[in-house]
Amino acid sequence: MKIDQLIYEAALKALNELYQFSPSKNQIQINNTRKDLSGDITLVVFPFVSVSKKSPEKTAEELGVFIKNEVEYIESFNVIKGFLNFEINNEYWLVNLKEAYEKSDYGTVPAGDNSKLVMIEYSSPNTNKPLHLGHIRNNLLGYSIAEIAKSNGNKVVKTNIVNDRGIHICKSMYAWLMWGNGKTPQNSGMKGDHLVGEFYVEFDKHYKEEIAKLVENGATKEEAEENAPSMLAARELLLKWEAKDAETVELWKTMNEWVYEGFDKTYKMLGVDFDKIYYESETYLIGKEEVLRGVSEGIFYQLEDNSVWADLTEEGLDKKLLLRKDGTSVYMTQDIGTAKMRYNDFSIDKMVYVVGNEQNYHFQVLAVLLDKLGFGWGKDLFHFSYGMVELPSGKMKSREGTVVDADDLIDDMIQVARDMSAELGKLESLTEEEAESTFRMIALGALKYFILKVDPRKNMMFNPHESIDFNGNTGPFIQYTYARIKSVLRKAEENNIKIINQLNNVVLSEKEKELLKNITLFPGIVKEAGDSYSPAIIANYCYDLVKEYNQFYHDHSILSEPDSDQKNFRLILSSTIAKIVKKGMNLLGIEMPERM
RNA sequence: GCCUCGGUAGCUCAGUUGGAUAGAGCAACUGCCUUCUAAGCAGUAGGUCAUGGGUUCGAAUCCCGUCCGGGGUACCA
Repeated sequence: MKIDQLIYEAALKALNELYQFSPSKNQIQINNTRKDLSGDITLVVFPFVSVSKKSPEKTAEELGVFIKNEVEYIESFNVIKGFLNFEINNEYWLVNLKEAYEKSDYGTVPAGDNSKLVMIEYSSPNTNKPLHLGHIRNNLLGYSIAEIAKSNGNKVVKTNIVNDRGIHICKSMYAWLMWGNGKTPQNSGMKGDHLVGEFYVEFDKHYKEEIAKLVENGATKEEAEENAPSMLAARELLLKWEAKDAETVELWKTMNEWVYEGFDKTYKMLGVDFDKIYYESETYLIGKEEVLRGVSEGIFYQLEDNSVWADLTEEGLDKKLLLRKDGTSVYMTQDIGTAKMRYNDFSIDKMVYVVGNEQNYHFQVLAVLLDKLGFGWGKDLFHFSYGMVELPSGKMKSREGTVVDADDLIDDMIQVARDMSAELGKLESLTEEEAESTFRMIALGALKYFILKVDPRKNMMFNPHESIDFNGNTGPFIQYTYARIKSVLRKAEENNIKIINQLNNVVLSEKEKELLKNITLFPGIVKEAGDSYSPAIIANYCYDLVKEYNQFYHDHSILSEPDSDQKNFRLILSSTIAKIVKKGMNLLGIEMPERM
């Protein structure tokens, strides 16, 4: 059992017997002791002075004597003001180290028959342009919380809803028809998503020119936007598509295929994947049916112009449009359809949507609407909301071309890893193939760690130059320390030094005890699958652990120590730290190179 | 206007259910390659935790006000 739990129970008993007091759970505060004071675990006694009717020091003293008697792992205690500091004996930390060293699934809970099924939606791209930095944050967060949910004993289905229909793709289609000259990924060598994105930009260029011309001839801005020839043509394509016009559907399919091929490459490079992909073109009609059912059951209402609305003023929200006056569906309608389809396909216990925080209101409304429509799971949906990625130059706006393209960014990072490595003379003993694979791991480690280490809820600043830094609190620093530990273990093996799975006569330094303590604090298990902090907590934990290890062991040569229990202990400690760090980083989707 | 999220070192970020003297990295400066791999280590300097009140033994953390910023706010997704 964990030491804080043991102390908690002893404290409960002590308060009961000494002061006839039964505290509530959060009245007993057990923390780690400040690093510069002696002791390991601290019980805060201020909340009990009113029941002990004694000074904080005296109360702490009495509780200390009692609790020390109860818990065998307590070596001693000291009192500073109202803080009761316990020193835990070495045996406890070593028992924990042994467990962490031996157990292959240390820090995780395997899924079993009673596991909950968690569906996690992430990525959810539009098919009219390539992925950019904002999508990268989404994909990394989605993949990471899926991994964390898995390691917490859940069954996980990763899903992606592809926004494959609508006016945006029609714009690219129209531009390709007009100015494409038959250009394809095959004949141009371009990645499919980039090619389609190019025509989306092309459309916008012509559209803006047409608006300018119309305004010059006396139209208002609104009229011009409505009546520009390009826009009219795109709308017509959308109508044709909805009417299942063969030629239009064929073009739509072809261009979407180009995009999917491109996306697949990017997903693969990022190391993310999906168990089930939904397409909006297959779900929006279901949503429409559900909304119309709502109208007939009196849950929603229809105006004279035929538009359909939900009145959510009782829930403290506004009125929400569900179908336009021309009967076409909106974003919300589609999400209702997608939700229904998913729950038909899987017995989902918990639904998590990884979507940006600009849609907080959308998901608040979606939860209420699903509930009103009689879906029991509606109000329990979890919106994993994350902040925007900002650039030093300002906001990313795809139409203004101020986006950081995902593929370009990854390529750049790999090139920097390559250059750095050559400069430092690293990886020269590896084959070219092995080295390339390592560069990829380092580059993606840097990118992923940079994004995941910050609290997902906050907007983050992405400075391309700083992100490529491999020093300090970065992925490569953690990978580097890992690789060094691996190197020690390899050398130990080469020199025929066997690690004995026993820990006797070990003398612990303060630093080593600190490391042991941290091993027991691995945060890989969280209470909620959708815990919005967890990737960042794990990232910062790995950094702290590795930094402490580096600081201590930099000046201590393990291998040149004489064979002894102490050497054996240090090898076990190093090996365990490597194992835990690897596990933590893998939960972030970061691979760990054996050498670098 | 209303709703909502945020403001911590020059910059990027940590900071556990309220706990003891607020922590890292980057940038700047100073040392260290005979060490397990210098993608490293050690050190110096850098703070009115936006601001004013409140709650209490104790507040960066909880409550209220103000200022600044992001996002949303009925026919974009």
